[in-house]
Amino acid sequence: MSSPSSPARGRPARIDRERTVRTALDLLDRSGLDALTMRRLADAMDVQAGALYRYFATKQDLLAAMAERMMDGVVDAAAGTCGGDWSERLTALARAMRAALLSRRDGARVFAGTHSTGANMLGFADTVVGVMRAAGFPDDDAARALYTLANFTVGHTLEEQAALQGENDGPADPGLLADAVAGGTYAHLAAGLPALTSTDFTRLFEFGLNLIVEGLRARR
Amino acid sequence: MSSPSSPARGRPARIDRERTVRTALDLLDRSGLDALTMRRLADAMDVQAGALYRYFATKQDLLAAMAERMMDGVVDAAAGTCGGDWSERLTALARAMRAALLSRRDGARVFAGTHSTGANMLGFADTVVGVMRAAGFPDDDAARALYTLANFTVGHTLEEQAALQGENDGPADPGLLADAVAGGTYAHLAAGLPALTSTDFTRLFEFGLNLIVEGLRARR
DNA sequence: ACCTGAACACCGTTCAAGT
DNA sequence: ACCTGAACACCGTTCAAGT
Repeated sequence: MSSPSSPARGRPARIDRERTVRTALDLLDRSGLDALTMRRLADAMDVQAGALYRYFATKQDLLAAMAERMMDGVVDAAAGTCGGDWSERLTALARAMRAALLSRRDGARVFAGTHSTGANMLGFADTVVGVMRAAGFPDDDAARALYTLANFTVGHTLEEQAALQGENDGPADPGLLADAVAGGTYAHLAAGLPALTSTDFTRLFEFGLNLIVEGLRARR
Repeated sequence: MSSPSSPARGRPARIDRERTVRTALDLLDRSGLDALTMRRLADAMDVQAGALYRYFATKQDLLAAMAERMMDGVVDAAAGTCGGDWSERLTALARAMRAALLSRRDGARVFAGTHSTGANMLGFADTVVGVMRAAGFPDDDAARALYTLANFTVGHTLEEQAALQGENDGPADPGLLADAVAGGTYAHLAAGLPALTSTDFTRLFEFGLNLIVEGLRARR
């Protein structure tokens, strides 16, 4: 079918999409997204940068394949925790997605910057919409709930991973916010400062996720 | 106070933060984030790229200033639509934030990639938390609701602007999804296809926003 | 068929030196 | 004090040529 593969004619390939994506995800975990360049990835595979373009049309294409692979096993992980009603299953799916993004350095940034239509992504979407439909929601609401859940999860995890990295670069975040708040106005921020600067991101995620699920319950 | 400003000694400055941010936002609207380079921005200001580093420590610093400026007027715009109870005011604030991000090309990407603690950002946060506290929510919930609202809005608008751009690059999105769905599995996606591929992003945003607000109402 | 080598057209950032 | 000029250390991507 495709150019690189099929009846082994000519030289055997030294790299392929599968191994390249694996190596790229390893490099991502070690060095972060900003350090993930086509040249460094090629280096890690003992190949020249240009060789990668026989398997990925662009760097974006590679990043999409990485995002697709990050979603591997998300539906199964959520199914393991299921057994409950629609709201518990939806909650489990969103938690599994956040966990998948968190499991790799800059996972949310990779995911947010790409738009894969691979089997893992479609399988996740199909499962979420399926749970909603089985619960009796109209098809339109099921589709829109998928986007709400996914967009919230990506938005939250983007923030969470940015905060985690900012921590390692020196604790600028709590200090900056506290200083700005201390300096006069922003009475409400001052009151909410403990929760505002909390690093319990799981609790923050659960709060938002619960709002969305309860919003759905009210609509049902 | 700071190095570039104060008693006009030596050469008068040909550029400053204010004009640089304005020019950068213009360039963003014309060419998009990927084309916004320090060199091109310097060109647009008839200056060498290195000169920008007297006003912004890094490109990230410039992007944060751009994000902060994008939030200018958001609280006022929401106040104009206010007059209602806490849920209407929260809704107006979230809508105003989405509108601000949508008003510039790649606005959500600029915003998501930065973490400003400027007056516009803090003012927005303070207003949201203030609305929640005035409605009788505990301080913790008020702070967490701010993050839920902001993270959902950023996540949604990121998706929305990516879809709008994908449209201009050729309508790949509906075709790809439809093809994948047509090919066998994914029965639930097939059922939800109309809503899944809809380009009515305002309706999609309102759906998610309503879920969050109703979730808050249920918790109150 | 698969990969190398080398190039093209760029980047962000720094800093001595000019004015 | 403010900016230029030039460099440093890179980028993503392309493509003729080798094997």
